[in-house]
Amino acid sequence: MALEHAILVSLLEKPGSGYELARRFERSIGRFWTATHQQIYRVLKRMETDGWVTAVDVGQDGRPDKREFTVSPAGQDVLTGWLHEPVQPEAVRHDLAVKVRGAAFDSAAGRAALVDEVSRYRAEHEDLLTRYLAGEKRDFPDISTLSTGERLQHVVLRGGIAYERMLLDWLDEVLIELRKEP
Amino acid sequence: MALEHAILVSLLEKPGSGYELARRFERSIGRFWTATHQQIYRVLKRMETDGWVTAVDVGQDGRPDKREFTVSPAGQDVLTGWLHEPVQPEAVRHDLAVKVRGAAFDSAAGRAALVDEVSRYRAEHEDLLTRYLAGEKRDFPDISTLSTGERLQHVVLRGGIAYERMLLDWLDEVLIELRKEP
DNA sequence: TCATCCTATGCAACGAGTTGCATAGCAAGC
DNA sequence: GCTTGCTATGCAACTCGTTGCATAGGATGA
Repeated sequence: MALEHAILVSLLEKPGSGYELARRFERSIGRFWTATHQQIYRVLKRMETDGWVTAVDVGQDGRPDKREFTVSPAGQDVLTGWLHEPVQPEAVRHDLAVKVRGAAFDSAAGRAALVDEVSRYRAEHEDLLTRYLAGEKRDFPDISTLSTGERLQHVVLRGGIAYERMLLDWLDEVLIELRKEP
Repeated sequence: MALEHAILVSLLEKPGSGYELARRFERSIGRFWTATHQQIYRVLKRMETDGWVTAVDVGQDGRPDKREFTVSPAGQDVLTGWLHEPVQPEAVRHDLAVKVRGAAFDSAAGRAALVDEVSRYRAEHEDLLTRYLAGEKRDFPDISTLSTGERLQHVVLRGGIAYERMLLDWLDEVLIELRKEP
């Protein structure tokens, strides 16, 4: 388990509230680690009692107050300890691949419906790729002037881009197969 | 949730026991849906009481008896119903990407250790790719003579192969970044 | 013969993830 | 004035996933 660690990394990059973290998980971090706001609030509470993070109340005008979290030295130690542990094999839950194999046991009409659904899914990921590329242009306009942290964030984004490109190519293959008459 | 559906697909492709299913999840299906034997036995039990699958005891010589499961018509209906639902966005839990961004907050020695760990991880996935390619050669030697089901299984395997190739290329980029002096 | 490994099934406990709901302040538009 | 929507935090209940353990027959080899 490592939602804690993903939160520590995110807070080290920039301190923030539970709500802000949830936003970051929706956007950039969610590429490689998903979490809902409930999970995040629950884990943050535990991390605070364990002394991994500290919170300060921040008043905002035009908005409700928030509790901004910062990583403590103890939290830093926890993170570096985890960094030195072996990398866990990634957990995969890929709905679509199951459905593609399942399509063999569906009617011709059902397979046609799946073609539509895969096309929709493909369009979604084409959008996502466009957004990643726009984000890359916006956040990393000049690669030669990046700090270490920025270079590492950039290479992770490049991973997301490579994944989406691979996925789109594969979905094209899938569509070809699904459209073939049995 | 859809472990049920992955099991239905696997049993439709070939009836089998809980143990055999666990083996398949370790090997081919685990590429896109992971499950342990405990999960599988628990879900199989529920599926049996719900009438989605039926079991027969099969005596084997030289081995303990097993309970072989087959998909019932009701189970077929459940599967096709699910096939026509929208594809869920895939859940990602990618440890390594978190660590790469976390490396910005580690010492130079810690980053060096991460380089070793990423190299080990890369070697594992190189092995995996080799096994996928061997499996492709073994199971799909002649693409022109495949049935619908086999063609769909093949395109899913091609997805696994494409993923591993993408991953290896990305890991090379990651190693280059991690090796740069800060 | 004894230890070890593989097939085969399963329970129990705990931790993680999901879903639905609740509250509350403020902003914007009808 | 009212609804809608966004920021911000949180509880409760439930399901799913993980880990450790237990049992039991047969195969293999030291």
